[in-house]
Amino acid sequence: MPKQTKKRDTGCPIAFALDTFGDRWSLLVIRDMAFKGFQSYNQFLNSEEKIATNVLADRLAELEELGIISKLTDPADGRRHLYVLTSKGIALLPVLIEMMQWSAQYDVNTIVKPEILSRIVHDREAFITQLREKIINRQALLAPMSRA
Amino acid sequence: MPKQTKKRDTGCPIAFALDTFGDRWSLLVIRDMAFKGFQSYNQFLNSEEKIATNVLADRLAELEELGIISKLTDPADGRRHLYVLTSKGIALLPVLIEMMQWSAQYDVNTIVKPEILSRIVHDREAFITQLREKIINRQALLAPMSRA
DNA sequence: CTGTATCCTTAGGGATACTG
DNA sequence: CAGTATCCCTAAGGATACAG
Repeated sequence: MPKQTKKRDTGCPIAFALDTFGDRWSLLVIRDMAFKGFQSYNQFLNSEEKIATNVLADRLAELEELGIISKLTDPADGRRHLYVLTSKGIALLPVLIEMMQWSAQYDVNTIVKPEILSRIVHDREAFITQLREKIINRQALLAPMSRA
Repeated sequence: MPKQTKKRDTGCPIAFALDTFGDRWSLLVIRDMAFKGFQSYNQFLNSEEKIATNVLADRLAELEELGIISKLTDPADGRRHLYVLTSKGIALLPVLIEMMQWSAQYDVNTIVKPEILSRIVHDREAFITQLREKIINRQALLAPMSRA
């Protein structure tokens, strides 16, 4: 059961965003879905940063409750689950993109493919639109048939 | 002395961003500087979300060490300090803006002035540029004379 | 006003074992 | 494979007192 972290509940949008996904792991899970196309528990678990299994389970439940992701049953195998981004989750793409750009600019250890960075800088809107459609298409194949 | 939080140090820009300012308070301090024009310890301390004094001191030191803010002595009163955003800090504006837009879209309790939201949506680049210049001008008055 | 210093609590999260 | 369940521990953060 996901905990209710202490919410600040001033009307501030920054504070709300932080209270919603401003923890150490949520955005990484969302990144895995958005950029790597990950959909299964095991994929997240084996992601580069090595999230702990209990933390992952908690974050997935939390994000689902927040309406940022959906949990589906795999149409190819009814025993498996798949996690996909909702439109509310996909709407976080711009936030991720801006973080990427900032880190690419100021951290020497950050690795972003030059052609990606270039598109972010010079063709931001189109890049996001294209990414969004890619995600939607990937999910469209399974979403309609098997909502959990 | 600011603690070194556990850094993940994969080359991922999202992970780096989270490790750098992905805590409960850093972005709120930056928000206070960027949008409210706050520059003094007391202003931050009395901000709406009521940050604890030790946490504030820690975050200010941390952000300074990261090169995101600068600590100056107040030219009007040598005993006082002022905190201002560096270019690296100002470069976080787009991240803040995207968070604002997302929250405005998905949280009913979030309050963003309609004219602000409209500018973000329809005139994003110009809005950010203008905001950036406003911040720089505000700081230009004191920055050159009194680096601590 | 601008911080330090302490004390204390809790929740976030790592490790690991276990289950359907 | 896809999670639960525990145990434990540390660091983040509240409260408050105090100092330059």
